[in-house]
Amino acid sequence: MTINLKQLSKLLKLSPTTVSRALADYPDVSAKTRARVKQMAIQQGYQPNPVARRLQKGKTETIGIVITPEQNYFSDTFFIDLLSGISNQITRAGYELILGVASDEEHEMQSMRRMVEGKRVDGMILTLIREQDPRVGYLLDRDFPFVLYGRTRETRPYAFVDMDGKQAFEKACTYLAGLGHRRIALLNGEPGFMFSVGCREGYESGLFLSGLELDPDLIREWKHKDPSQSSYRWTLELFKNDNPPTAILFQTEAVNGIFKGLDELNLQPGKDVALIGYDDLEIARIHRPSLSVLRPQAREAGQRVVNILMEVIKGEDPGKFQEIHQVEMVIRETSLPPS
Amino acid sequence: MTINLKQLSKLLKLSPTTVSRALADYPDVSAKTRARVKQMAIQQGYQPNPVARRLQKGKTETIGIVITPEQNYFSDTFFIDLLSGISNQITRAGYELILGVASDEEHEMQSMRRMVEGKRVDGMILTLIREQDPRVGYLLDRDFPFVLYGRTRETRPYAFVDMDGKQAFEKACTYLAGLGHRRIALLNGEPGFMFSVGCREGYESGLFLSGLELDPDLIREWKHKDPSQSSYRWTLELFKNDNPPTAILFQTEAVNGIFKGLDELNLQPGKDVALIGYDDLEIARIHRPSLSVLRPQAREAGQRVVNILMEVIKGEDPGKFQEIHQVEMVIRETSLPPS
DNA sequence: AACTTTTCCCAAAACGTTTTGGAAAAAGGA
DNA sequence: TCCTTTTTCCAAAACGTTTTGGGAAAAGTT
Repeated sequence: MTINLKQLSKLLKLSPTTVSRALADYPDVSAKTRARVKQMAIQQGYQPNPVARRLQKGKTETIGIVITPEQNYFSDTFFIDLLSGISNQITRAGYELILGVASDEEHEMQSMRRMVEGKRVDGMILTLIREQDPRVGYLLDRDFPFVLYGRTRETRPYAFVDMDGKQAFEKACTYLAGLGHRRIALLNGEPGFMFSVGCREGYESGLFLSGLELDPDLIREWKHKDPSQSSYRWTLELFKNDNPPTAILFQTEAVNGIFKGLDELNLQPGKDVALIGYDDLEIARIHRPSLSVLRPQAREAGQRVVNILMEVIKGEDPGKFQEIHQVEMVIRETSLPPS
Repeated sequence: MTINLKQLSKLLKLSPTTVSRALADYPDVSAKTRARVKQMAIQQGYQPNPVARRLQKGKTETIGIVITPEQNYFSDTFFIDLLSGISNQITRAGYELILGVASDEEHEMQSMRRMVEGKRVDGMILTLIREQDPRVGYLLDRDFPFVLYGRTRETRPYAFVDMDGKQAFEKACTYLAGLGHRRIALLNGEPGFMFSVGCREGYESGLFLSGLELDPDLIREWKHKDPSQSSYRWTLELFKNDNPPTAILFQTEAVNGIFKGLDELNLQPGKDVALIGYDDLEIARIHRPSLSVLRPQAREAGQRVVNILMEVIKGEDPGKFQEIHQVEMVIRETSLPPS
């Protein structure tokens, strides 16, 4: 069925060497035979056996990624968009993406070690980075190529692509303050994850720039998956306050709980309480009133991660590749001045 | 850093052949040297280069899967659970899982062809099967090993693992009828996907077994991603009916829209309208009132898919492997008799 | 014409395994 | 003791590429 190099070269009455070099556009094969070879290769549907080429090249042409169900990875389009950008760019480079699914932090490490120590990949992509992330130290220690989507606390240089969550929340916060809001609440993710840290920093900085006091009563942060927590309950709690918020910043995935809570309190989203979410999920557009959001460009980020990883694999200094992408603010119907 | 077979054999003063065979537990190497070899291998951290072994064995030891973002069916934990079962079982077999992310049906096929024709995988796993699914015919035509999670219209034998969606919906429907419900609605997915077809069949069969008439006014099916459709609107529509439903069957992902619709109509879920969803998503447990659901065992299904695929790759007849898994019904707070 | 350079091609080696087909050494049988 | 069988090991081939290191023929140069 599938033809290999030797058979193809026999068909062309050429050596395998010449055929290989013709297909790889080496200058030491004449234009005429190169054309002849290429035509025959197409006609015969020849594709070099990737396993053989990998052995010879000493590369796996493979990138690894490990995901965990911890975070509702597929619930929103964000992660799948990121993955889509990664996958497409990897394919374009002729590489493969191998996937590990780990049930917890320990298996996450185990899955990565299998890829790295088993010589199964040329590089790793890490997502959902924690403030203290043992994966980063592990890879740095053995000088193995990798790129983070996100950042971590680590003094040695490493490559990353990250969203400027801090700047985004700062922008959203000052925007709301500019509209006249004085009581702005934050419903944040788990502070162990770096993206939550950025959100919090941006929020605090936004308050400061707007001359507002930080009130701990207006902040809720997810703690080690305590199931009793929910954006719904947090919303109810916030408005038990003597001096309740007139605006809330949050991760868009929390939107349903917030809407439900507001509904129960007979508060109209957008009108009585301004809302801005982080991530432009489908629900944000569909909802009435539609949700104002901060919109990170996931696909583009995924593509950048791959391009950078290819450079690092080539031997470029990872420290050169540290990208922080701006996050767009999309004003829809839930970001009005206080009534 | 990493040692290879030749170096290891030199260390042991043995031939590479013997070392290789010792590690593979061939009987023609003495127990003593086998033990010596294994100990040294562990001490030196030797792991056979997977690329080299693949070339020699003529197998990629790799399984492919292609996912598409369009499917909101992949919401929440269900798909990640399936993928988790698949990934773990593949790892246990010493194989890799390579992932393609395609933006639409055409790229889905393209990504699969690259894997198959590029000799990049030994077998494919297909999910989200359509009623007419060109992928199945393609793979059957070239006799390439694959297993479906789901089923399709195809006369030739093929291997699959599927949930008995029909039986599940029949069970839910007769259960509701047994409680006294006479007007049971169905909010269904896109009928082009086989799982929706099963749900519909089960629904109709359940009505029939309970002696109830089928009323087309009580049925809504998603049509080619018309964005104006939503479970929220459908819910409002259903209750404009002169003779509105007292119970609704649906895919759990639609639950938010339904709750919102009911809320707007001042109907209490569970009390005024019974609800049973398909898939035990987190939201179903967390919600108050908690949602009664049909619970497919995604992880187990994923593991079976892989085990079967391994058999098919070995040359077993795919027709022998056709599994339909029962779906458990979990009664929570939203399946009371009509008031 | 004689030498040099350029063009075009190829044989052999290498990548790191596993498998094939013995062969030497040890053990068993008479 | 001599022959047969079993045990234990190994050299060489194979998997399908790409790269290395030429080498012969053609084209320039003087």
